[in-house]
Amino acid sequence: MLSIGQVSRQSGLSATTLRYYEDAGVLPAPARSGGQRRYDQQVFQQLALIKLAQQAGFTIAEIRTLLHGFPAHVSAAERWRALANPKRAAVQALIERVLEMHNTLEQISQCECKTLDQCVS
Amino acid sequence: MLSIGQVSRQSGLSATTLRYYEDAGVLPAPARSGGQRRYDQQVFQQLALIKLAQQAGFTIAEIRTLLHGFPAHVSAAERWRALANPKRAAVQALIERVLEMHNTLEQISQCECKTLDQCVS
DNA sequence: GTACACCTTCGAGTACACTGGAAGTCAAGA
DNA sequence: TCTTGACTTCCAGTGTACTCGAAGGTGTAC
Repeated sequence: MLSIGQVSRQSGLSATTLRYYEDAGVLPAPARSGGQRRYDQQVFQQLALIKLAQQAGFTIAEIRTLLHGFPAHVSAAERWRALANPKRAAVQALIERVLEMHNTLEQISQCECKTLDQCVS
Repeated sequence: MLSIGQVSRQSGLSATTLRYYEDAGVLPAPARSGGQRRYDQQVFQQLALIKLAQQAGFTIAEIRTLLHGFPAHVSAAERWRALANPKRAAVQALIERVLEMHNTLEQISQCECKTLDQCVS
């Protein structure tokens, strides 16, 4: 059984973050010994799942839905797809937004104006 | 001379936002008549500049620097480039991050796992 | 027994760009 | 005179994922 400090060192996440995940309902509350948290090895799998979902752009609230927002019989595959479909559109919009930033930035870098007012007129 | 409400309607920005821009130092404080703001047509140019900079990914604080953070003799072109160069790296990182989201999302959508634990092991 | 590392909870703070509400001012029209 | 609408300032709140500090409890080695 691991203390929060040991999990923190092995996972690279701060102890505060682990407590936050628990509060936020994305990391199950572990056993306690004398008031202190005791984790088993499974915690690393749970953290890996959180990380994967975050990499895909899901918020903590969405990860909570993924874990607890479906009837028990719904499979992981179905859960993922239910959340991934709307998220795909959001990410697509984000991609366009970021590419626009990139283009605007290039355009701006080629500015030869003396004063800022001239740039927009 | 235009009231804040008129500028709001013509620009599509809320009056609150215009006051916020003024507080934040990116929109010059206009003349006053009986305590109320009176803008001239130039305000639309100034707002267009703010919008352009925001499109490029600059924060309000960076726009303030763009406007007031350089000695007066520094040209617009030099100002843009001074800010654009570091921002380009940030936007590049953002692009990579968003593309990673896209890829992870695709990967996740093809998951066939029954339980979430299986997805990461 | 005492020193020390490690743990606990709770509440507040961070960055960002607004947004909303309360309470008051002001001028024009019925 | 009264109402209406637009304006003013100031302060607090929004969402997101943490992060920090204070004050106190726990556990083990010496």
